[in-house]
Amino acid sequence: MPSARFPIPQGTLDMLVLQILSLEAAHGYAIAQRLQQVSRDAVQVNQGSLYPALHRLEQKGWLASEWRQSETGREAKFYSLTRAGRKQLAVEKESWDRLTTAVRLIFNEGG
Amino acid sequence: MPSARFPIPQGTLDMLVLQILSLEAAHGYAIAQRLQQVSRDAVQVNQGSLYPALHRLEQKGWLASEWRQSETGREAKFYSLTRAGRKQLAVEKESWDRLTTAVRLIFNEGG
DNA sequence: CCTCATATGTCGAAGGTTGATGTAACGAAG
DNA sequence: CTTCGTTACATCAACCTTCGACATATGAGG
Repeated sequence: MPSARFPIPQGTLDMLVLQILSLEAAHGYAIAQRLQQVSRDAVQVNQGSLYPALHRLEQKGWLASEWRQSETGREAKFYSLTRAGRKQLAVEKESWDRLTTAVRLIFNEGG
Repeated sequence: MPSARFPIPQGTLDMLVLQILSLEAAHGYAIAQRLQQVSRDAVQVNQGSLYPALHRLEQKGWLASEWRQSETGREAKFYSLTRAGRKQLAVEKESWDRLTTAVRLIFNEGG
């Protein structure tokens, strides 16, 4: 069983979406599926979080969108990383690395 | 050059506070110092985040508090982990591990 | 005397996540 | 042909946390 889903800490979703889209353009629904699949159900994205996040990221210029046909033949809004988005992904990944390193230090201190 | 301080994702502070207190009781000011020192300035806790967090954790029964003299001779409120707090720390650490594992998977997928 | 470090606390603003709800089209099953 | 599950987008109020500023008070040292 997918064990308990834990809430995604604020801000983390943006980074994950950018990462997913760094491989190839995708529409919202597919992004959610991939996050869930790749993370083995550890990450489960609410639609109420995902779509606002996509709009947010697009408004900041990190994503571009375009209506195209999805694999199933229906219209879907495909998002792709802009150059600025690629830069932002690097920034957020570095922050993430710093945070996880810091947390590791705190947990290792004092055995 | 403590590099840029990044915001602590929601919920992470609680876990870090519990971890710090799992080693020994401490007052708020000392907790903030330790987080900063051990993380090498990567984690910097605002007072406006820390004190509400301590109250929150105490109200949930994960911390107990007691006024004692600090190392400097002044009165300070010392917090210690309760048994429930120890359990909660384990829960939050497991969530954290699952999250970081998931993020790693997402970043490693597709090179 | 004044300033810095210690030590606790509150407050409004800002921001993101949650869970519910709504829309709509398609395919398959009954 | 009707119903159900899946695809696919979107919005909303409630909730919670973090942030940054501000307030208060004591003690040590210049």
